[in-house]
Amino acid sequence: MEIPKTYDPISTEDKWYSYWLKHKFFKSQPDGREPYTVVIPPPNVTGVLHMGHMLNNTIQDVLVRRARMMGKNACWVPGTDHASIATEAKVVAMLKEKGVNKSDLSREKFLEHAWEWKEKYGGIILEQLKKLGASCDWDRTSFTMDPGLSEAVIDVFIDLHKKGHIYRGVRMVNWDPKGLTAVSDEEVIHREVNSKLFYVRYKIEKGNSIGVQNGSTQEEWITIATTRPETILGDTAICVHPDDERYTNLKGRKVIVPLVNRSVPVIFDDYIDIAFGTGALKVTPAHDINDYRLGQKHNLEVIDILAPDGTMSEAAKFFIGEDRFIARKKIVKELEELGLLVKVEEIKNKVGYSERTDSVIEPKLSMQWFLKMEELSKPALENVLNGEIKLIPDKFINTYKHWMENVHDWCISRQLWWGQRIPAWYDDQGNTVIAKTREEAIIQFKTKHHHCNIDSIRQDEDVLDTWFSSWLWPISVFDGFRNPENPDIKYYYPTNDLITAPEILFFWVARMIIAGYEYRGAKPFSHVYLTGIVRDKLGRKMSKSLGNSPNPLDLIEKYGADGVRVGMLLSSPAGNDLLFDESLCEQGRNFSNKIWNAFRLIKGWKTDKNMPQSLPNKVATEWFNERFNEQLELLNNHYSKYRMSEVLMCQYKLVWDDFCAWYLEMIKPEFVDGQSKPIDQTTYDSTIVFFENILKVLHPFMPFITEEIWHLTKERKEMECILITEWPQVKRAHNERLIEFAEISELISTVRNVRNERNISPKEALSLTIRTENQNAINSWESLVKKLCNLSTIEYGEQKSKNSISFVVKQMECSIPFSSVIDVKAEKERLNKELSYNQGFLKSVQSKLANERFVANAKAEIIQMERQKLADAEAKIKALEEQLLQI
RNA sequence: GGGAGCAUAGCUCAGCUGGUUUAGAGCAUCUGCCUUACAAGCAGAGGGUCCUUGGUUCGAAUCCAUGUGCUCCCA
Repeated sequence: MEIPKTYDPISTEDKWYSYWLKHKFFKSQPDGREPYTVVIPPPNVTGVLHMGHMLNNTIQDVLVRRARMMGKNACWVPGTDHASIATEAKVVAMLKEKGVNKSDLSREKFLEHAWEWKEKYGGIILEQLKKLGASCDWDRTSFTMDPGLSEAVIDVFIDLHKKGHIYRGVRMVNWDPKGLTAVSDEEVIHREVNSKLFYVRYKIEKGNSIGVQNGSTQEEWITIATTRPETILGDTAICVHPDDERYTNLKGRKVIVPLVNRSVPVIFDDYIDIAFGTGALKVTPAHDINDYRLGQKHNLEVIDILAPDGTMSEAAKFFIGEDRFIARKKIVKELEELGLLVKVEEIKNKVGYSERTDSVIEPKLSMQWFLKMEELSKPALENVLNGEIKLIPDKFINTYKHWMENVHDWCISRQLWWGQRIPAWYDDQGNTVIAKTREEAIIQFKTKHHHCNIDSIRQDEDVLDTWFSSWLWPISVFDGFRNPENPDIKYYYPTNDLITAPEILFFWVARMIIAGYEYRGAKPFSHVYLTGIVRDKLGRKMSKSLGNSPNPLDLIEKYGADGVRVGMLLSSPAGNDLLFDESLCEQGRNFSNKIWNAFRLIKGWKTDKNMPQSLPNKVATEWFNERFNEQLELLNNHYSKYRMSEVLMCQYKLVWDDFCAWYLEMIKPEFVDGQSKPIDQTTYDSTIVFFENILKVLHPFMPFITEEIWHLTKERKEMECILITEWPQVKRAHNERLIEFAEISELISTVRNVRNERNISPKEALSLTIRTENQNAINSWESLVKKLCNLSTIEYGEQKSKNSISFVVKQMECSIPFSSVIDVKAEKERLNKELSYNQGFLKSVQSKLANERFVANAKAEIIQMERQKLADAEAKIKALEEQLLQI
């Protein structure tokens, strides 16, 4: 059988993924085993796979696959959320292309189109996850608007309302003029932008105060500064600081708002920052949260000059129907013409943008539904602080604490159709009831409000925030609301690990914890692993508009899913951003190829059952066995701390350096007369076991190639797949091989270096003389040293030839004789350099030991170690000096 | 404006309870090799003021303080 020289992922990946699916290996049902549960952070149903998903889902798959191999009943629940704003925007755009306006459609008709769209395009992302190798239980795929999950949302709303946590009221909300809906505080992204600060003067009304100064003929003005001059049309006061001496004469005075010529009062409040602008603030209670508070405090009129779509409303009186940014330009021009524009400054300020539509958010007063957070969030805070739920890395605890302690009420209504419709019902008398169905609402109206007119009953037009679905996810995917005692929820909840991005710590994670304690009395998960943000190598966040994000599917095609998975995790410490570079995937692909070639080598060997195992092969297998177990222990430990890149790096070095570069080279049969000699059966069998163990350990990171090779090494039964094999047990033999190897490998490297520095061909055999007091330790490795350094002989004792290169490795004084004349001067230089390094080192140790306070205070084993260092250094110096004399 | 975090090799990062030789890894770089598994490879090498300045300590990359520079979160 001819095995290709390079590994070809394309031909294996689809094959194995469908094989796994066919045999239902990802499927999970409650049973007697310990569960290991992960719910996917549901991607947006309109979304396509991006690099953030790749990182996030690779980590999930690694954890899930390992748990499965550890004998746990692993269940990874996939799904999507309905993303009301994004999806509705997509559907509206699609309809527009067909020449249909949303406003021309009934709610029912629109939803029909939306569902149709969802069935057709929604969930592409889940198909893409399969390419990555995600081992989700696809039979459990959920969608936040599935009937069961939707019912849970409505029930929760009704329940929270009943408990008094939900209220309706007019508040200043974040209005998205493009999405035509309110959004929550968390959906507003504040960005620093270059803005203009306009200084505008308002005329002060004459003579309505006792303290009029400067006579009555002179005009008086007050100058304010604003970044949003169009809101001048909604001004209902000017506010200054009571201590500001510039304005004390304005007590009781009124000013004229430009253009609209409205007379408004000057109010005094210490909220004002005297140093900012002119120290005088125009107050627009309808369009700024702080102005709104001032308005309430000082009883100001509220004039809403903006229509929902961000154009100027009737109330503005000017520029009606024009977009707010056009209106801004026009009003500036007009103010300038009227001589009211004093100056314009360039400034940087923060502007809020909509998370979903990227339009500039307008603070706007409107009637919305809110969830009170203060009471509900208490257990959620407590159980993160006391470690019941662990955040990884734990630096996020601070951020979490800060948010939870300053939590605002959550605006949960959205002025959209795509989502769960709020179960609130109104009659024409202004009465409200909360009910699941119209029938129930009618009953409630009849009992509570006898006089109501049943025909007038209308359901609230708005839907609930998508996060009001997602926060129930770990419970609702197991139907834990409608059937709180069902076997699934009892078995899988609380889930184990949640892997997500820090950006949604508040949006989602905190709220899931809240819901978990409110509805199950228990945490939704034990660990929250927060990934970093994937950036390009210049540190810029990957985004569509920058075009700096590679297409994950192209990467998979180019480097294989395994290669990309390795690339993603090579440098990805929890919570730290990942500077992604395609070369990481290349490294991943090269790693696949390395494994592949190790397989090719082993596969090509012929065994001889009658051949006894040689000593070097015995030593090599003993060493590698010990090495593997040492590293297995180490990487298990990394796993327990969720140090994914360290797990990977540990495996990478285990395979590449220990297994391929050292072990296989040690046992590789000689090649004579165009063919390889056979290998003894014992060594071969051990090697297969080692290789299988390596494949197992690699499987969570590289599921495809490991499955492929697993089936090529041996004839396997149909269900005998690597993904359900047992994770190797640590079995340390506690022999001396690792310690011996540390010395031997250094010896080998040094000999190779001697060869390399002098340009001696690897084909030319050398001989080596070693003087050591511990010859026994080397004895068993002797043949291996000869093999790996290409030595003809190793002799013990004094060096015989003057014409030789000398060096010291640990306690071994070595020399290699040469037939040609060596460069004495260069050799002396080299030895002197090493000598002076060791002398310097010796000095530092000596001064430490000479320090009485060190000897008095340091722990015994530390002092012992220093003494050892001293002895080692002294011996080495002595040997080097002798060698120098001999040259 | 309030809060948090980070700073170690050219790059990305380890360095956990202060002591494991005068600091490690991977990548990149350099040198020599197409050596019958792998050039997507092999062998080897070079590369550091552990951000600054103080302090604690017998001993500091590690603990504390100050400054500087970046990043993030909240308003």
